[in-house]
Amino acid sequence: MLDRSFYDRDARIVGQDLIGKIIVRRYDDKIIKVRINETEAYIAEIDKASHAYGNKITPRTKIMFGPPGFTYVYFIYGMYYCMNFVTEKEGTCSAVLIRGAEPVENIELMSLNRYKKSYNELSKYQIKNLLNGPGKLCNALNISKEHNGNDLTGNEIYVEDDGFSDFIVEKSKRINIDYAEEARDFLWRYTMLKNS
DNA sequence: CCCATGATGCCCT
DNA sequence: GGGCATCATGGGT
Repeated sequence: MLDRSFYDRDARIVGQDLIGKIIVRRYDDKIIKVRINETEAYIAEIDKASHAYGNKITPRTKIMFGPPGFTYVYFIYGMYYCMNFVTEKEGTCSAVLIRGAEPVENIELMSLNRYKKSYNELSKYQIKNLLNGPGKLCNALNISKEHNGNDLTGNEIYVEDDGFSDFIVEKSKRINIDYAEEARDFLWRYTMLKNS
């Protein structure tokens, strides 16, 4: 398991380092593993796309001002949850949004969580769209509001390094933040490019 | 494949 | 009351 010091760094470094790592999700004696392939960094002090732009503390953003290595889970568009990992020391407001992953273990349970259907009943389109978005990922991993503030050094949600490194990390502009003026152009989105 | 649209509720002003 | 770090769907190409 990655320890708290992993998260106690600039969100842009953590965002890149999380690519290729494994999220482990445990509940009800079940286990799910996925490999992260897309992240985005958010740094409140300088980032108009951050929920806490200008270091503004509200009930919702409070968790991001706390110590590193905890989740920030928020509700969006009345329907979906998105999960971030809080980075940097207490008092600094930054986080990494987990935007996408690929299945590693217990794809059957992920399929049931997402579609209420067994994996062998899924269409190609549904398989492709299992984990490729922040809302989809939370749905497949059974993560919602109650997991806001979860300790990533606990046993419900944590990250492992299995040594996989056969890829490079591509940097690009973040998605769906057109309102964020100059922050639109920050290259704070990180995606896995496999060596194939 | 692409694009446009509606769903739906919480947050913050 | 406006807007949102999204997604599924449906129709056109």
